[in-house]
Amino acid sequence: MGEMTIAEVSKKYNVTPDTIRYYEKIGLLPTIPRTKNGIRNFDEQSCRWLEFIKCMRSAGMEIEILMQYISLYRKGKSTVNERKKLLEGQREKLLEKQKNINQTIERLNYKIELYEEITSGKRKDFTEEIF
Amino acid sequence: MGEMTIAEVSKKYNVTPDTIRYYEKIGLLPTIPRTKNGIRNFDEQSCRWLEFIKCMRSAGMEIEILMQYISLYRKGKSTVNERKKLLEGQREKLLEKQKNINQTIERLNYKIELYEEITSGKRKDFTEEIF
DNA sequence: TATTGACTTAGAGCTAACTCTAAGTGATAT
DNA sequence: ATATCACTTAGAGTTAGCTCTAAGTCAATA
Repeated sequence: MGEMTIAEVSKKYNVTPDTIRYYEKIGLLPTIPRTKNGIRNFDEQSCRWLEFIKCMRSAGMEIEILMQYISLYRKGKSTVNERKKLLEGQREKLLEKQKNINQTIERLNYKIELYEEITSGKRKDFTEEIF
Repeated sequence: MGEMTIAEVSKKYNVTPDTIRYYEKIGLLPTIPRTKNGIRNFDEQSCRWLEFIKCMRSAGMEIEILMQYISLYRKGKSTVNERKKLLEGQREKLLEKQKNINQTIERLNYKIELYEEITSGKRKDFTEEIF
């Protein structure tokens, strides 16, 4: 194991080959090993990075930020503290996002409940004030 | 009350005038009342819509979907059930998003904790496997 | 040997959601 | 009266993050 083509990695992590190549091109992935014919030959490390990026992206973290993080990682151990600060900043952002989503879900719950009462006939005072 | 200029509404809901005009242009807001000079004169209802849209957008709900919802609303009471279904579908999407964000926050917590242990000297086995 | 099919590249094109520009109007302050 | 200032419009421009196209290489199969 630890030798995969772009198609296999694409399938495994559900990220299109185009997106993977795009990530590599902009420096979001460390240099991926190649076969003698120049074909990408993903190792363990490359896969782990991709999986990490996928997870962060799924929460909406910006590519720009991930690039900064990888840039720090490339500079080695001296950047550990900066990396930690970067992640803390991003965690703050996600907590904010989490709050917004939770609020919006609550609001949807309320509205759906209202509509439920209307359609079930439980609530008769329906006016178009309710939207 | 119930008579506000675009500048006041913009300030109150923290949405730029440009964005508000854009929303109106694409039909995302009901027709906003105007003064005799053609200047927008926001009433209660317009404000409530804007606030609703802002809340939904803050959770990432697509404008296209919000337009569908408003289109149903405009058709009147007969669309109540469709509106409910639309909102239920969107709630599903938000629950998925919520899951992703929660997972990512957990992962960040773990990584930040790890970095904390490294910088505090508690953890000596630091290798660049940890990224 | 010819074709198939997965891979390669550079670079153009796309979508969502704004954001800005330029030119104009009309009420108010000096 | 003149200048200022918030408002108006249509439409162009921007940004992030892909996504697609065209042209080409190479190994394996019919």
